[in-house]
Amino acid sequence: MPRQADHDQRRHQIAEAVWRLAARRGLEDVTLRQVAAEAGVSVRLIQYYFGSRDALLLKALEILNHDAQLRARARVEALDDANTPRGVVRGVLMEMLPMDEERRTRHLVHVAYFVRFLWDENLAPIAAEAPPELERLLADLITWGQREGQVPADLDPLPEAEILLATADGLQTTVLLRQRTPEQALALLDRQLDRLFSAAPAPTRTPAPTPTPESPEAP
Amino acid sequence: MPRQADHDQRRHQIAEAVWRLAARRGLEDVTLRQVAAEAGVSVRLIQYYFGSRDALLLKALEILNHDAQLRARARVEALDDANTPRGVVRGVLMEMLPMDEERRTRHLVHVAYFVRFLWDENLAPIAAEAPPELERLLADLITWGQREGQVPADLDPLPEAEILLATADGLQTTVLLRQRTPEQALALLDRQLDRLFSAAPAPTRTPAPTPTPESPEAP
DNA sequence: CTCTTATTGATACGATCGAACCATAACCGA
DNA sequence: TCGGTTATGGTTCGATCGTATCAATAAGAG
Repeated sequence: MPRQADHDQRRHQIAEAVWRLAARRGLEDVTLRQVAAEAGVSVRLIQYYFGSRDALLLKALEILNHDAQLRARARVEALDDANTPRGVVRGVLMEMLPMDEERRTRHLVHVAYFVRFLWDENLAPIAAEAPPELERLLADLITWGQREGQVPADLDPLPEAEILLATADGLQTTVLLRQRTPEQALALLDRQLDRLFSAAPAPTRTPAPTPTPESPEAP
Repeated sequence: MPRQADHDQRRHQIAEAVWRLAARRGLEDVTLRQVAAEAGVSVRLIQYYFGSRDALLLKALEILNHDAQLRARARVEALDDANTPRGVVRGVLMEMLPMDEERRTRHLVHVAYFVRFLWDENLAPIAAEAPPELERLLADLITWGQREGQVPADLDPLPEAEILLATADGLQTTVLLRQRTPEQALALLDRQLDRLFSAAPAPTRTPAPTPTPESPEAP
């Protein structure tokens, strides 16, 4: 077999160019020529690796999500308080916020694809899979918090998880529009978490929920 | 002066075509020819009324927002419980949810424009004005609720308003993606409102905040 | 009736799009 | 060394884009 290039690396390089263009100007500017220029390759190479433009958009999104999942998992596991329910919940929600350029680009790409999710049947399943997974994950973490006595036992974990996720998603929008800093959004999320993890942080099982008033926090 | 047409009506007709196309397929499909076909007019007419495509996109969005504000105000004022703080807050938040085709289209248009808000300096101010206004409005309503003794007095109205708005916005996303019905989203919002309006609904001033545990609710 | 002008329609032009085709350089097993 | 597969670049083609130009229509004032 003749000279072999690292296909995955090549594909990744081109996919990154797609992300940058989509985040900067929207899908309208993700043309084969622009992607080629941004990635520093020829148009022909993009066709060689991805085929059509539709396939490129699809693959670039798949690579983005795959990448994001790996990085997110690593970040959550590297948290200082990865052994407390609240710490992990906070870490997961922080992945919804554009805390750095990587996450900002990722979310902008998702916004750029958004309308397409609704009519492109190849893209639809990709958009559909993530949220239910995250809801279940958060619900499990809240249940863990209840077992640890940090979350009031009478709360329903799944709806609470759904609300947390929606709140983080809504905060994300404002951060992307630069109407809030990531830190301000995180402070609001912490306030919401204060309400959820309102029971006494007992080291042993304390099934008696003792509601405490939340502490005010500067936005 | 020769025959006169209703300019505003004409502009509105064309703007509606822009909205439908943007909501259906994204800004990529908002071409002059497509808009002309969708509105049932000629390309020349669009140029006559709006000039360039950029001006069309800008004007169509302005008309959308102007329309939306009128309709939203009318809907909120027509509410059954427009005389209670909670009722008005709920009404305002419902405007964030795609409760009908009109609001669904409106929010989809906003999503389609989203990335453009970040680099088109003509569009940026339009996106920037609405959220702070809504936050102040909701904060005032919460303060009203505190005066009525329905909202715990120790809560900070502005951050609470910000969280409510973010939650509604996040729920909106899932409804647009048809991962939730508007009714399910509204049920989650009501759960959040239960937590905020947790004091006794006293007809007279009851400044003593008595925290009560929230009642579970089916999603 | 007619003339003027607001309003609408059809067409043309240069640019750019996605896609396809052809050519060639790089590489490795034989 | 050589043959053939793999990887890359350059160019062309028809379609469609936004925009500009050229006409035609319709209606009210005189």
